[in-house]
Amino acid sequence: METTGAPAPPRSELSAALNAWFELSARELPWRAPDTTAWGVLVSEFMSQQTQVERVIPHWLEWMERWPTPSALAAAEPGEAVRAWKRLGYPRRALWLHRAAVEIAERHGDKVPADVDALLALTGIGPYTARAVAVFAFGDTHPVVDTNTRRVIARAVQGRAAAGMPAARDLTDMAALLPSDRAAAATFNAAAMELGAIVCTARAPRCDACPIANICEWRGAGYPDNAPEKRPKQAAFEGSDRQARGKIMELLRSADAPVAVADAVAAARAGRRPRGAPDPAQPRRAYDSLVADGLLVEFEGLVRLP
DNA sequence: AAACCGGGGCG
DNA sequence: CGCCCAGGTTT
Repeated sequence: METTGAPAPPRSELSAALNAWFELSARELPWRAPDTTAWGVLVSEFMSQQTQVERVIPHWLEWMERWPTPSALAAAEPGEAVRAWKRLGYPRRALWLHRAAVEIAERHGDKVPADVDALLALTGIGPYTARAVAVFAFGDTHPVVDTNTRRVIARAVQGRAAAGMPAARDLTDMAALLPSDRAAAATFNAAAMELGAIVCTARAPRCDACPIANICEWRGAGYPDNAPEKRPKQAAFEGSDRQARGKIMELLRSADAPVAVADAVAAARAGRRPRGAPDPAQPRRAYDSLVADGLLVEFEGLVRLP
């Protein structure tokens, strides 16, 4: 790590300031309540993958009332999980969460495993979610690094405008910042995420409200390299296969009986206004991909949720 | 490493 | 309208 100018403040100063701020300013998310189960934490992490937390809250409350344990969800049809997912997006997550519930019920005695490797073996759980559950549900002391934390580390520690270092580097930097105390480590992981979500935001950081502005390397250096991180430009949603898939899923979620395959394929065309010439193969392609994903089950010319 | 996977909110 | 979001899986 290159260090120029005055020596950086001790790590403990950063974590102490962030944790103190978190205790005062953290959002009161329902899964942060003291009585939340490990299952509740896991569900919140699944729902929060690429979806803003505020939009997750009502879905989480409904989900936990209906399926308070992994075995409760495992006993339901997968399609019911997809239906309850509503418009959260990425419906594969609903399917994967159901599969994870089955795996927990069958292999782990209906108890969410605390071990990172066991968590990684569950469907739909990757490096981030495994660490998040281990830390927030079981008080483990691993670094939890999501997109918010990466940005906070990039700015406060690395003096960069945006995350751009390899993810392993951010993990190492976060590990070096973690307090040794178990509870403080979990709080710090949550605090770094929280800061990135509501203060140290990507678009317009609110440095006037930041508890570590005085020790932020990026601010101290005069906000250099203030350019967005290079990321592959996501294709337009309007007219995309993703939108076509969404239309089909919307039809199937609202249907209380199987629908004709032809109607499902036709749904992909509804309400679409592509800029150029429409792709005549898109509706069928979207439908087939949903079947391949296991989100649709076809039988006798009809189709239904799994 | 890159592509793919929804949908909504915000500047 | 462009960018971003408590990522993960597949190729």
